[in-house]
Amino acid sequence: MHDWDITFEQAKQIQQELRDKVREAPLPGPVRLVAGADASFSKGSDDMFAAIVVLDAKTLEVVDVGRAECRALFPYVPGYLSFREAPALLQAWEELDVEPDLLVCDAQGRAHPRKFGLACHMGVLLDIPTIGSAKNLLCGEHRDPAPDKGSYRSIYDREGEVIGSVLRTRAEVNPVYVSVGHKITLPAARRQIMRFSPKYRIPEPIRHAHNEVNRMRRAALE
DNA sequence: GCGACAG
DNA sequence: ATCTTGTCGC
Repeated sequence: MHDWDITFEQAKQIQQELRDKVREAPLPGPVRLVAGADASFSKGSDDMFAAIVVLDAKTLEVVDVGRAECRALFPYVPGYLSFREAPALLQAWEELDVEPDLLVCDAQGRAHPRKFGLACHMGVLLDIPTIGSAKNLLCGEHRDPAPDKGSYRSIYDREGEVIGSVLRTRAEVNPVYVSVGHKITLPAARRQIMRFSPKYRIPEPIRHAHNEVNRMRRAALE
């Protein structure tokens, strides 16, 4: 595990070194427990609230929650989100009593300038399957998917390589940007995201994690 | 130099 | 990401 109190240049080097460890391969086994990760901050503060919420993949009921609160050591800079949020997310992961089969991150995976978004970073460090499911695009180009639930289009980088999918998790609403984090294929990632988005645009694991971190932050205001 | 830019 | 009330619509 590398340090987190680093410089901008060191962060870039770490991404370039770890990117080759990312494995885009079939899931090692069935997903029975799926986790969602998210972090929250107050307006001008670096006090960070992070949580990992674990759901039963079949019933989508919460079975465990890992929490962490600490000070972000890195600023938010597009392309370097993991250096701001991963420390707290990893700490929250350590608080879990169960072992999730998959982790869905509210960020990019391979759909990143250096093919190493937060989802990849978490996957490689924890050595588990991860998926990046973001609400906005960081980089790449794509055509808009049909308005139907489940429709999708590929996201391409400058070289024409597919780096992710724009997926319509709900009809008539904005899509989400899905990409491989680690130890999963893009088609499987899309399938899992659809499976965990039965009603809302945002996948259940992330939705729960988002609600949790906001509860934590509001409670901390006392 | 200009525009883009996860959370 | 966060700041913020009501409001339009299924």
